[in-house]
Amino acid sequence: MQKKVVIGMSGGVDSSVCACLLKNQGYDCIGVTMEIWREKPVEMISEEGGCCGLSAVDDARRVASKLGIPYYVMNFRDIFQKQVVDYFCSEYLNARTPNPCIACNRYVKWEALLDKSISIGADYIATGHYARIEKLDNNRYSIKNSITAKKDQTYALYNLTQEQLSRTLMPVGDYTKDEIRQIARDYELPVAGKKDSQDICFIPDGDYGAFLDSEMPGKIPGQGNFVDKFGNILGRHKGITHYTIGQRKGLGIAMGHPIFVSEIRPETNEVVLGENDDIFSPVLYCNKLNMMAVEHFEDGMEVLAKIRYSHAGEKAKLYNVGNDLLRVEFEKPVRAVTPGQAVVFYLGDYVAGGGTILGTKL
RNA sequence: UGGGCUAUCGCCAAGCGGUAAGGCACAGGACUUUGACUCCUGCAUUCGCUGGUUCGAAUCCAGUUAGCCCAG
Repeated sequence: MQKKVVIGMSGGVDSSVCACLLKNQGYDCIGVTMEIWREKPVEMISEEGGCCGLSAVDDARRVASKLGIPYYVMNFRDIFQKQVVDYFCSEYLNARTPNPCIACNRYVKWEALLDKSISIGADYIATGHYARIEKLDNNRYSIKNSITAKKDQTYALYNLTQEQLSRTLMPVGDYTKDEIRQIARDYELPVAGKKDSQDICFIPDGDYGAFLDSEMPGKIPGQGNFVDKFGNILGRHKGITHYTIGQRKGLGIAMGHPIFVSEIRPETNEVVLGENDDIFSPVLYCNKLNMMAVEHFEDGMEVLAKIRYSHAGEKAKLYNVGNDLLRVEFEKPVRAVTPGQAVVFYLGDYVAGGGTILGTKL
């Protein structure tokens, strides 16, 4: 009996080749494009080893047709609104900086899509990520970056559950980008290399300040003071939702040398500015933990920790300081620990797990 | 009202007779599956104003305006 797999198709090269590979491997394939945003995109957005792609339905449909597999467009707008957009907005109101891609991956691309796929009889879902899922000796699933991938795509996937991983296929992770492109050409898939997707997919113009305002009219905190660490007033800010830890641009304050956001205080509506040296920390606390390669984080466990998607990572030790609460001690101080962002732990090539950053203090 | 000092890009600031440094801010671009960071490029035909001296002045002189300081 053929295993049935639902492929999340964005219309880009990677997910298209993903479908192609699985078809050739003998799976019973179904192509699905997830509609997540309320408006129809004006132009088709494709992916290059990237994320969403608002829909690009036409491209995906053509690929599915070419491959001769069934294709559906499914509506995930409600779950996306709740799990991604609403979360995104409320985090900003709490002076935190969310990572919507991580939430989208876990709750929309995986949880919702997997549920729906199982309900139509599928055994797996598949995506075009350049990453590999492996079952380890301890019977746990973990994920590691494709050796040849220039970019790390594992950071945004750290929050997937064991159940989700056990039912996910990422065939693209066994190839290089060039090989994937070649396969696309060999099979004459009607997708060409397009520009990478970027920015928050549901805020195409990148103006998230205006977006928050339109999502939550009247709820966005107004202007307040920029202060230094001694409390001296340095100027006025546009509202705390416009800032994040470590930010330099857009402050509009000329101190003669670069200054950065070092702290955001929602209770007093203040944004604290400081020197570059002020935003390094040797420690952070995180919660909402997700375990991947390991069942528990042992005290003193040594890992490589990434505190943002583009972070090279820093050696760190983990300590449990409460239920679902971890202290991460870095070998060298890290720059701009930002509440709301994810910290992801690596053991060798594998994702050990991760959590959501609370801050540098409890 | 006397005396002194200072006036150069949004902010700070070089310049001291030879044809406007630099930093910050800002704008645009690159990078980027989030926000940031980082990198690249751009940014005063003009030096408070008006005259004068000079081949030539932001730089010297005179007057004028504004701000600051000290006397009253």
